[in-house]
Amino acid sequence: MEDKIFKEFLEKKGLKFTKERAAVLKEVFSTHNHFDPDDLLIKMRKKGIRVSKASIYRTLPLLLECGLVEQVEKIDKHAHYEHTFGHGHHDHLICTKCGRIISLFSEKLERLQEKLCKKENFRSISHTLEIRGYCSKCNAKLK
Amino acid sequence: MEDKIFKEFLEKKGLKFTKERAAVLKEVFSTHNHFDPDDLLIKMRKKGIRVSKASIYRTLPLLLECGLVEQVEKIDKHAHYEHTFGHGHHDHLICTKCGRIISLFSEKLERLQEKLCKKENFRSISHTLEIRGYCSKCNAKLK
DNA sequence: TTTCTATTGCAACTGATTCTCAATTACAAT
DNA sequence: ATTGTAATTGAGAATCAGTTGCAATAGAAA
Ligand SMILES: [Mn+2]
Ligand SMILES: [Mn+2]
Ligand SMILES: [Zn+2]
Ligand SMILES: [Zn+2]
Repeated sequence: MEDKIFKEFLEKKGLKFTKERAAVLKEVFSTHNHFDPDDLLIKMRKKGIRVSKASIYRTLPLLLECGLVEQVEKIDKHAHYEHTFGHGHHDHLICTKCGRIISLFSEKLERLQEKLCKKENFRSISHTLEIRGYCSKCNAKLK
Repeated sequence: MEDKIFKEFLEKKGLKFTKERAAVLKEVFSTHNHFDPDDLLIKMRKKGIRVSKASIYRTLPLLLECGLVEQVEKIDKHAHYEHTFGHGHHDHLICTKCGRIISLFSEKLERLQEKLCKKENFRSISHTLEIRGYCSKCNAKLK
């Protein structure tokens, strides 16, 4: 469970599993969609959960660090995230027309990337692949 | 020549090839390294070229639009660019230790990505692949 | 020349993120 | 239960990249 993972991560760093951090975590895992810090704040406020903007901005890097959350879509001017626990790594197809985001995972692609890194003596830790273009619906409309 | 490309692009849009735009273009093509808008400004100031921050920020999107420049390294909080004319498309290996950036191009990788898009009925226009990790030198030091 | 539109620099502005700081809390040790 | 210590919090100020409004300027076309 993500609570346990986060809790243990915090303990290991001498940090506390406070109710604010718990609340942010819960909210982050309440949807499978991508989100940004402001989304989070607004949704929490709506639910009557009292948490400050600062706490959200302070909690997200912790969630990143312990691997429960990843940063995605560096297209916009602000950061977007998605929780990753319970999902494997995946890449994204981003429709620049309607904003739809399609997840993509290919073992073959991952292996090929790894092979190319080896050739350069590069030890890869993580990667981001974002393919921009038109989704099937938008593409159909354009014709 | 990039001047010609930019000039024709501007004309087509009813815009002018002013000396400021020409100066930004020249500076962008004066190095093969990645840069950010502030780099550009500082370098131009040093050379005594008078141009405003606003003009740089106004010119870069035009260079993007006509394909002479691409945005890279979506890691940092501010945008980074590289000129692409005279180079083909390529991806990046980024050493998170020393900051070294290694260009990578693989026909096979590109084809595979394309194939995966087809499977989703996605018409890809562009993509960014950034692999983060340790370069050979930094990796050696870690042992 | 007159008119028109695009362009410029500057400074003010914006919006996202980070920081500062005083007040609060958790919790381990008395 | 009380205290000491360090972590945490919210509020707002500060920062920083990027954008915008505007008055002055420059050119091209008429
Ligand atoms: Mn991948
Ligand atoms: Mn995703
Ligand atoms: Zn679409
Ligand atoms: Zn390195």
